[in-house]
Amino acid sequence: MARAVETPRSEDKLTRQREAVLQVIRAREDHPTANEIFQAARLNLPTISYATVYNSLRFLKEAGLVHEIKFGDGASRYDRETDRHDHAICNECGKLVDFDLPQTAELMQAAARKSKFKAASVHLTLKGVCPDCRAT
Amino acid sequence: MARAVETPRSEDKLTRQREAVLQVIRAREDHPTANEIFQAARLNLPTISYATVYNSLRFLKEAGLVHEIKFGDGASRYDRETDRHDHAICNECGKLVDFDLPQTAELMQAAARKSKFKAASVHLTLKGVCPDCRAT
DNA sequence: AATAAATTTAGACTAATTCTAAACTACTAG
DNA sequence: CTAGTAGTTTAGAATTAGTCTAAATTTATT
Repeated sequence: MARAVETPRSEDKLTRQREAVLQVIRAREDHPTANEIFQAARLNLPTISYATVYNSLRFLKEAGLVHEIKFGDGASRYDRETDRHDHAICNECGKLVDFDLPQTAELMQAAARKSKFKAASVHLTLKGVCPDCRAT
Repeated sequence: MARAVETPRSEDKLTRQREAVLQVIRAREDHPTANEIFQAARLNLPTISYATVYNSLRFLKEAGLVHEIKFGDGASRYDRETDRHDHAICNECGKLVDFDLPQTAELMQAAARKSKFKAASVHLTLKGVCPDCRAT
C-alpha cells in the first residue's frame, strides 16, 4: 500500500541555505542584521550569497520561524520567533532588548477600540536608557 | 536704552526652506515621506533641493516641531508634532493612522519595570485591518 | 563694504535591499 | 535512466533612501 500523501509543512522546504540562516539566528542571543547573518552563515556554507540570505529571511518570516524588527536607524534585525514580545531601545548605546508586557490582550482591545482597526497584533516600543548606561 | 538681548528661540532660525517644509507637513492630514515633502515644497519654492529637505527635517525634528515615524517598509514618514500618540497600520492597504491610548503613564511604568530601562517614551504599534478595508 | 558664519544647492556617494537572468538541484513522468 | 519543469541559488546590476561634500548664496557682524 502506498504511503499516504503528507501535507507539506514549512520545514519541508528548508533547504541547506535556509537552514543555515535559521541556525545563525537561533544560535544568537542578540538581534543580528542581514549582513551579520550573511557573514556568520558563510562560515558554515561558504558559497551562500547575499541575495539568498534575504530570500531565506523572507521565507523564514513567512513560515513564522523568524521575526523581523525594523526601527530607527539602519538595517532590519532578526529574531528567532518566540512568543509575542516588546522591545526596549537604549537612546545612549543603541542596545535592543526584549521584554514582555503581560496584559497585552487588554491593550490590544483598547488599541482596537481607539483606532477602529481590527487588531491583529500590538507591539510596544520603549525608548530610554539601559541598565548598563545608567550605571556609567 | 538698548533693547535687551533676546534668547533665541527655535523659530528664529526658520529659514524660508525650513518654513516651506514645515508648512507642507502641517498642511497634510497624512504622513508624507521626505520625497513627498520635497515634491510638495517645490510647488512653493521651486529651487529647494532634496538635501535641504533632509536638512530641514533634521532641524525641525531637533526643534521639536515635527516628528519622524519609521516603521515597516520603505521611507520614514513625518508628522506634525502634536501630543504623544500611537500608530495603527493596515495590513491590507498600508494606511497609517494615529490614535492615542490614554493610560500611557502606567504602560510606561510597567514597561520600565519589565525591561529594567529608564523609560523616556513608549509607543504602541497596532497592526490589523482598517475600517475601509473591513468594509470591502 | 569686507569678513565671517550659516545655509542651500547639485550632484556624488553609501548602505540596505531587491531584481534579474543564468546556473543548479530536485522532483516527475515516461 | 532521461527529458522536462518547477523551484532555488548565485553574482552582480539596479533601486531606494538618505548622507556627504564642496562650491555658491545668504545672512549677520564689524
